[in-house]
Amino acid sequence: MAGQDRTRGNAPGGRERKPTMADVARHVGVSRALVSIVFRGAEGASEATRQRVLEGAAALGYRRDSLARGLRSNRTRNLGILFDLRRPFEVEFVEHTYPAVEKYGYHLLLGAVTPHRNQARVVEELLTYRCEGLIVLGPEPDGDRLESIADEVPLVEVGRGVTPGRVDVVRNDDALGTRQAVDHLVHLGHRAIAHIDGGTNPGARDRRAGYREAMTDHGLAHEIRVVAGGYTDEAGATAARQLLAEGLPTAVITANDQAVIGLLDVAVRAGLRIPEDLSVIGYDDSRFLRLPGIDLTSVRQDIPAMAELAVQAAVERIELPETEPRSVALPPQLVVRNTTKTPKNAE
Amino acid sequence: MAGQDRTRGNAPGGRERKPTMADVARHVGVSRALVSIVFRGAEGASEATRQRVLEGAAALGYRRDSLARGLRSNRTRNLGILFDLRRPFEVEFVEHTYPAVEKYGYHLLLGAVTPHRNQARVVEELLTYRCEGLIVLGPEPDGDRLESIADEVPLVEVGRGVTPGRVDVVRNDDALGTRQAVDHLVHLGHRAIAHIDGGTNPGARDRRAGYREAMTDHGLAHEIRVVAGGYTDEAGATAARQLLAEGLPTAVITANDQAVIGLLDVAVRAGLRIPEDLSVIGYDDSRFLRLPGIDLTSVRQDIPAMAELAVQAAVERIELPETEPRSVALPPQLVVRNTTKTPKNAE
DNA sequence: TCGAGCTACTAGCTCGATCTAGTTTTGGTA
DNA sequence: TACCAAAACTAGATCGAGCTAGTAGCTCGA
Repeated sequence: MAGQDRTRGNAPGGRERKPTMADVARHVGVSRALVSIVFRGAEGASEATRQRVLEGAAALGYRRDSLARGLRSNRTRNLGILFDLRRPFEVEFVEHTYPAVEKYGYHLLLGAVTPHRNQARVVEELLTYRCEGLIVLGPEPDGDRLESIADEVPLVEVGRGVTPGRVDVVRNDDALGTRQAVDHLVHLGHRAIAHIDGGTNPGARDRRAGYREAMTDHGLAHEIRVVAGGYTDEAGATAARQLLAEGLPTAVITANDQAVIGLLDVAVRAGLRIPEDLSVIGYDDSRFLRLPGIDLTSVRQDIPAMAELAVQAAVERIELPETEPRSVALPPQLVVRNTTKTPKNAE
Repeated sequence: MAGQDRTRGNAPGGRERKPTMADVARHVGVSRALVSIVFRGAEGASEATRQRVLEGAAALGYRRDSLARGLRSNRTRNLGILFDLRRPFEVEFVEHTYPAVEKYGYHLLLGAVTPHRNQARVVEELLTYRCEGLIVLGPEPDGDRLESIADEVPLVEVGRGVTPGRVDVVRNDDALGTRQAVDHLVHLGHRAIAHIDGGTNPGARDRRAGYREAMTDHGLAHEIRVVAGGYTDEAGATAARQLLAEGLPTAVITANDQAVIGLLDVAVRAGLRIPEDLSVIGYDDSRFLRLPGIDLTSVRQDIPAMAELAVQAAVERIELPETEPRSVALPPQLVVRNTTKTPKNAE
């Protein structure tokens, strides 16, 4: 028995060579093709053989090779998602993307944008893994041209649309969000309502516009006050310092929750009480963002619904390339907690 | 010229079939093998041809197929990392893992553990992508047996070692961390120092032990007070309520920063001032965790160094399977800010 | 007894890049 | 000019699973 020598290349790390379908087939006594049939769940195998194959595979510790599979079938069923690990909103979005992706029988590949890996770089990486579709959270408009990518693979932009053409866009109605915030504050009796904006961040332009329009509609055009901000606590802090220096409003709407941290940091150190001295409304209602002693009033985006829509759009575009891309904007909802209150000066 | 019909299978999503090395070779007028040589950076191609090939590839929009590559070479150079998207420490760790991984010429595949995807599931997924090594942040000890995985692929556990045998472990010296915290507080004059522990979370046992030992060494064995906690703000809040009900210490050391949020939440609502009424020390010094009006004293782990060591261990075990696994514990460092102060009752 | 119509199964080409074992070209030297 | 080694390049097998086209064996009806 000149033992069939299995001592092959055995690349680094290959402890014992992984078993293949051929190994399973030999072990069970059937053809390779049949093993393939069983693992694909295709028809053409009797129930008895199916069981024997599965048992044999389990005994050998066989695992289907996704590389070979993807190569031959020319499908990976991979969906890539680009996001920033530091943004609570995006992280929450990613978590809710998993169930949607599974529902359609795809796999989710995470592409993390970090200070050292920009969007273009991450896209390139995900395409190397042959993702069949990409979901981009908070796409960056300048420089990184996603247009050329959209030719290669279906693209879904979340938060805002930056790429003209064949791209799906899933976002929330940002203008409506800040409008709700203004409505609520005006209803409480506020007039001096400032907005710490989000600069060029995703959704920020519309949030700014919604604020402006709502103020105007309430006859408070002369009270409009937009302070340059951003989506970080530093930006919120800087804007807060500016407000303190130039004179406080009775209420502030920030462009996102993260900026609230900086705002509160400055406010607390300045001896202000929230909401007695200042009402505050954030945006995103981040679940992971807890502020000690404070329950933040914030505008909530329907993340699970958005995730589902984004995946659905990508899958649809993958499987029916001819259909037209859509753009949807879900209505957000103001969640009132206790950082908003009738202002002191109101009688 | 019966136009060579390129209208192949064109799976769903395949807009225009992706160009292959054969296409590039034909376009440039060389053999497939040579194109391969150029893209691998192997020697055996003249500088002139190398340029022509690269230009031709760029013109066609050619991208190397990682599936075919991995299949044939039996190497993917993928490293998988398991982590929890919600844990700031682990997220920060992941960010620092990228540069290390690149340095060794590998790719990082993120495996996110979420409430709906447990560790075992994520491991399975990463192995499907043929990761050659796995880095597990905060490995779960019970149930999910990683032992069997360690036979298939090199395993590095970060935070604590839970799997006996051929596994590398990279962690910080947790006992030393809480010891430093106790030392600092005792030095300030505290005696009634409580510890809100981390339950069964990674590192929590050693942090608890370090606290106990340090207290004993300072002759404060009778002051030892460990309250059941966890790594979440809820756990911190619950423990804080218990402390309030049973009588406050003058200082509290939590098992991680996240728990501090809950602790402060309860403390602030109870009208306590920090650090005047209560000194607080956290663990991890999370960069992304900012508390308004508060600069938290915390124990910092050297994340970049740990990430580098983890990757190095994985790569070493992949490329030199025979070397013995190691276990290292880096010294943490207490970062003193302003949540600690001499207690009021001290003269 | 034949063959039609099944089900259960198999042979062997294929996906795209890698890699071994060659072959041709080049350039330098006797 | 002849020769040789090195450099530049190529043919073709190969990785593991998927898939098409086909065969073997069975049942059933006429």
